[in-house]
Amino acid sequence: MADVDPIQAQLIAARRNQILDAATQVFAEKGFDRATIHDVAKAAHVADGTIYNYFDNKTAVLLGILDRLNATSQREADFQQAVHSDIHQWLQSYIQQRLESLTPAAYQVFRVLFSEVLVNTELRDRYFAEIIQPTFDTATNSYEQWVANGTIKPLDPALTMRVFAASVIGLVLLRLMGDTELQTRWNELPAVITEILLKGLEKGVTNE
Amino acid sequence: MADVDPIQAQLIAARRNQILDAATQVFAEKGFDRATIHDVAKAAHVADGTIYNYFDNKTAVLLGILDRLNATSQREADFQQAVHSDIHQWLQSYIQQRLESLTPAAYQVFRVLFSEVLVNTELRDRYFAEIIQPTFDTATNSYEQWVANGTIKPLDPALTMRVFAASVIGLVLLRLMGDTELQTRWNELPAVITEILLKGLEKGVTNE
Amino acid sequence: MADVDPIQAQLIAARRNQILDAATQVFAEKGFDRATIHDVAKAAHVADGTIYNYFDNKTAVLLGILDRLNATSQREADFQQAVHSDIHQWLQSYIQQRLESLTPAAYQVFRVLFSEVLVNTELRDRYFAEIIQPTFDTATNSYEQWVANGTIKPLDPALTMRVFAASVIGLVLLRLMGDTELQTRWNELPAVITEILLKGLEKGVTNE
Amino acid sequence: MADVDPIQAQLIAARRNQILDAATQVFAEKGFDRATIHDVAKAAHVADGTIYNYFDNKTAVLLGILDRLNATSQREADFQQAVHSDIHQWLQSYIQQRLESLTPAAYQVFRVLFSEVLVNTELRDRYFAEIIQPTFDTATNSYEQWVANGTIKPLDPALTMRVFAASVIGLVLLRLMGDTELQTRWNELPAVITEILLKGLEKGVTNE
DNA sequence: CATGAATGAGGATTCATTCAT
DNA sequence: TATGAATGAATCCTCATTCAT
Repeated sequence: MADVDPIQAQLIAARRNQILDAATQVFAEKGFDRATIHDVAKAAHVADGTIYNYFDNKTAVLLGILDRLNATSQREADFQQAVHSDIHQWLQSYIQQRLESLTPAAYQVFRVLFSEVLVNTELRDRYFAEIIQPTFDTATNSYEQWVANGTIKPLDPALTMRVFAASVIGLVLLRLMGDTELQTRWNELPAVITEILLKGLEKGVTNE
Repeated sequence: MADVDPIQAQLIAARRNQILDAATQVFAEKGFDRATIHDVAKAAHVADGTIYNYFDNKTAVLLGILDRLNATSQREADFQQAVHSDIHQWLQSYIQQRLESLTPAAYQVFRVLFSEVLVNTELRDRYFAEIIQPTFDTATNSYEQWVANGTIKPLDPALTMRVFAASVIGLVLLRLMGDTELQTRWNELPAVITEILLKGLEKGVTNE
Repeated sequence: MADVDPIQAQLIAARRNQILDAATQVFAEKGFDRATIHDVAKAAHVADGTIYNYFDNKTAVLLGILDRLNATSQREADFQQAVHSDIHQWLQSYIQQRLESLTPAAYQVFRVLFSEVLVNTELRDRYFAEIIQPTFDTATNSYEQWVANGTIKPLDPALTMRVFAASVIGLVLLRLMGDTELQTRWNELPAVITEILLKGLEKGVTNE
Repeated sequence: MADVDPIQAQLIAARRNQILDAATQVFAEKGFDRATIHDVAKAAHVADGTIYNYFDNKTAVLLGILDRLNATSQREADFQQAVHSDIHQWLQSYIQQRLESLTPAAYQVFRVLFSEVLVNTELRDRYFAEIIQPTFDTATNSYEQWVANGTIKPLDPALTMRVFAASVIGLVLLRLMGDTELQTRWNELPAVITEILLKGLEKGVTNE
C-alpha cells in the first residue's frame, strides 16, 4: 500500500497500456459492443478477470482509450503553440500531423472513437469538450491573429476553421470507410489540400 | 397466392417503412448493438415478433436502412446529372443537397450508418460500393469536363473531389459529434465553403 | 349447423386426414417438437390457421395420429380373431401383418409414435391402454388355447407373448434406427423369425 | 496453462458428468426438446451459463450422453470378448447384461436416446455407427464360429443376430412404454428368452 | 371455412462481472 | 495480483395461437 512506488506505478501503467492497445485493436475490428472482454483479454494475453484490476468495467476501457488520445493531442497542441505564427507553417504542420501521423494504430483509435462517439452521448460530450472544442479554440485564436496580420481574408473564423478541420476529418473518415484511392495516395494529400484551401484564402491572390 | 397483389404489396411496404423509421430512430439513439429489437418494436408500435415477419434478423433491419438510403441517393444522383454542366451550379447544388437536406431524419440515418460502417466490414463494403464509389465516379467525370472547359485548375481529379466530399462529410460528422456552432449556423455554410473552395480553384483568379 | 350433413362430414374427414398425413410425414422427419405448425400446414397445402379449424392445438394433431392408428389396429384385431385357431397361421399372419404392412407411411407413424411415447407420459398411457394392452390380451388368450390344444409348450403366456411381440417390435425399431441390412432383406424375416421362435416351442420337437 | 493439470482435468470431468447426469434425468422426463437448459441447470445445481462452459450447445449435451453410453458399451464389449466361446454362456451373458444392467439410470438413457434417435438423423447415424453396428459385427463373428463348431443351426448369421438383438431391444422398449408386467417380472425374462430362442436352434434337438 | 399477419410468451445463448484460489 | 470458473441478467429469435378479413 505504498502511496507511490515508482516501479510499481510503471508496471501498472505498462499493463494498462497493454490492455488499452489490445482493446483498441479489438474494438476497431468488431466494434465496442460486439467485442467482448474475453476478446480483449485474449489479445492482451491476460485473463478476463485481470482487466477488472485495471478498469472498473468495459466502458472504462473505452474511456481509457479516449484519455490516452486526449493526452496525446494535448502534447501535440502544446507543440503547436510554438509554430502557429505563420499560416503556411501552421497549415503544413496541422495537416502533416493529422494525416501523416495516422499510423495504423492511431487509425484504429479513430475507428473506435468515431464509431462510438456518434451513438454514445456521454462519450460524445467528453470527446467534444476535451479534444475538439480546445482544438477549435486554439485554432480560432491563431486565425484571428493571421487576419490581424493581414495575411488572410477576414472570413468568419469559427466557420472557416471548421471547414478546415472538416476537410481533414472527412478525409480520415473516407479512408476509414475503405477508400483505397486515399489509402494509396495518402501522402499526396497535404499538397493538394494546401493548394485548394490556401490559394483561395490568401489576400493578395484574390484581390486582383 | 396472387403473385403480386398491389394492395397487399403496399401494406407490406408501409409496414416495412414503419419499422425502418423506428429502427433508424432507435439505432441512432442507442447504437445498433445497444438497441434491442424490443426497443425498435416499441417505437414502431408493433410486437417484437412482427419485426421478423418483415426482416430476417436484426442485421437485416440495418441493411434495410442502408437500402432505403441507397434508393434515395440514387434518385438524387439522377437529378444531379441534369445540372452538372457548370461547376458553380454543381457545387451549389451538391452542397445544398448534402447540407440542407440533412433533415433530422436523415441526420439519424447518418448517425447509425457512419457508426456501424466504421466497425462493420460487411456493411462498409456495401456502403462504399453502393453509395460512395458511384458518387465519386460521377463527380470525377464532371470534374474532368470542367477542366476541359478551362474553368478549373487541372488538379488531380480523384484527390480533389475527395477533398470536396471530405469537407462536406467532415462538417456533417462534426455536427453529428455535437458541435453547436455548426448546428446553429448550418445555413451559412454553403456560402463559406463555396468561397473557400472555389476562389482557390478558378483559373483566372489565381493565375496572373 | 346441420347436425349431420354426410357430404360435409366427408369433406371434414378428408381435410382432417390430409392434415394428419402431412403431420405424420413432418413429425417423422423432424420430431414432434422441432416440427412447426407452419411446416405441417405447408406440407398439407393449407394455411397455418386452417389447422386450428380441425384440431384444438398441436398436441391434438399428434393424438389424431394415434387415433387413426388405433382405428386401424382395431380393424386388424377384428380380422385376427377369425384366424387365430392355429398357431402356425396366427404367427404367420401376425408377422406378415406387422412386418409386411410396414409401408413407408406406416413406417413414419411408428417413428413419431415411438419417439413421443418414450418421453410423453400422457401419450404413453393412452398408447399402451388403447393399443398394446388389448393386443396382449387377445394374444394371451389365443396362446392359452394353443397350450390347451397341446400344440405348444406350457411356458408362461404373458412373458412368452411379450418375447414374441418384442422380437417384432425390436426389428421395426432396428430398422427405424437405420439398419440397412434389415431394410434390404425385410421380406426374408418372417421365415427366419418363424423358424427361430417355433422350432423351439413345438412340443413334439423338443421332447425327444 | 499447464497442458494437462490432472486435478483440473478431474474437476472438469466431474462437472461434466454432473451435468450429463442431470441432463439424462431431465431429458428422459420431458424429452429433449421440451426440456430446457434451465431445467438441466437446476437439476445439476449450477447456473444456466455454466452448462455452456462445458458444452457448446444443447445438442452437444445430448451427444455427451451418447458418448458416455458409447464408452460404457465399449468396456462391456471388451468384457464380452473373453466369454464368447460358448453360445450358452454368451447368450446368458448378453441377456444378463442387457436386461439386468437396465438400472434406473440406464433406463433413462435409453428413453432419451431411443426417442431422439428415431427422429434425429444425425444422432441416428452416430448411434448406429458407434454402437449398433459394432455390436452386430462382433456378434455375427461369434455366431459364425458357433456354426462352425457345429453347435448351432446354419441360419443366416446377420438376420439371426438381429432377431436376437431385436427381442432384447423390443423388451426394453415395451418396458419403457410402461408395461408393468415386464417391469415386475423383469428377472424372469432371461430364462424365458433363452428357452425360446435356444431350444429352437440347437442342432441336436431339432434334427432326428 | 380459409387465410396469414400479428402477437408475445418462452427458451437458447452470450457475456460482463465477481470472487475463491 | 492474476486467474478463469461460475453466475444470471439480458437479448435475439421462434412459433403456437388468435382473429379480422
